[in-house]
Amino acid sequence: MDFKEAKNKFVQTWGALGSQWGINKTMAQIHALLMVSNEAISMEDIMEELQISRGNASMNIRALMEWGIVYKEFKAGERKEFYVAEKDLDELAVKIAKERSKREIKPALKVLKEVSGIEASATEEERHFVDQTTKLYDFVLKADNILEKITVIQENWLAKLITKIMKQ
Amino acid sequence: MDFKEAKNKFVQTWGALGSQWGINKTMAQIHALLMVSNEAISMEDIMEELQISRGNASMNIRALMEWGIVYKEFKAGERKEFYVAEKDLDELAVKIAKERSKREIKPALKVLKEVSGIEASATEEERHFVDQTTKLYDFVLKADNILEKITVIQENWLAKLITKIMKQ
DNA sequence: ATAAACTTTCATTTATTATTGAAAGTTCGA
DNA sequence: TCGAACTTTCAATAATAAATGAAAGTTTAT
Repeated sequence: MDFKEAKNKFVQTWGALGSQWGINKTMAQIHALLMVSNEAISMEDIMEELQISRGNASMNIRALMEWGIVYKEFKAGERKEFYVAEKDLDELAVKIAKERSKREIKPALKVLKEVSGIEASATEEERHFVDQTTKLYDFVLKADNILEKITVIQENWLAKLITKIMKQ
Repeated sequence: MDFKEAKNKFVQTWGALGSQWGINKTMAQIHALLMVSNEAISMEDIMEELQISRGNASMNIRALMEWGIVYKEFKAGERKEFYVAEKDLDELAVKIAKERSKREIKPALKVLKEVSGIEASATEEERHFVDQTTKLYDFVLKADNILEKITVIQENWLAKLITKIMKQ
């Protein structure tokens, strides 16, 4: 496998993985492309490399910037904009975790709090509902907290210690 | 909000959340329904409650069973099959984490290993590619290990200690 | 062995989501 | 302040994914 093949395989795989996780394919592919590029790339080049339209490129680059994992860059003497990806993987993980927490988990927690808080304990069925959604609320809250600390967990010395202990 | 409304809201929300995470809506809804039900439910009832077709119900229940988070149950004197969800949330998290690891992360790791292992260091571009995909491989591997231990992290005493320390 | 009760399959249809591309918008240099 | 160079928007279209439902398959009781 030569460089070109490898790069293409990586971009395709990252795109497929993205869709399985609810991120659109093109967005994941653009991100992949920028991740492995050693220099900023123009929209024109992204379109060319991924064979996508201008509109598609524009919208997905914007989405990546909203996630805070792709930045604009300007080159002296060039009018057009260039883009680079956040390359620090810890930083990337933090940003993705934060964004997903904000967009999906927080709203879900809100609903869980609402529905678990209803006044309903007449029947066994109702009691079970309240009990189970309450447990779910606690669980998701805990999971969300861990998500927020994901990088800390990965990086810090204490985590390494735990990993060691857990491997025993 | 009464019980019926609350239940409906929960099922809808869980379904929407599912699609954002790459799980089909109906599958997530069936799971939600079973999660908050205090007794096993027949396919007929699932179809009725969610207003879905027999085929849809059948396929999604099967998928949930393949994930190991829904089980068949038989009732004495009844011919039809009833279904219950895994209600222990820790167990649920472990099963989901394992399944996603197996289906998505492991294949991704395989590709990352492949593409980062190419013989390509002629140009700066190539060196950067190999470097970045190698880092990504290490990172995803670490994340996958953590995913495997997600419940341990949530439950055990050491994690509680860390949480405490990290909150400072 | 048969038929009723139930589940699964899968070709077709429907719904959802992503993509295109042309027009409108913006920015900047002369 | 014009127009070239570039980006964004969004209605229309295409691609993808999910749902339907009828027929085929399976199981069980008699």
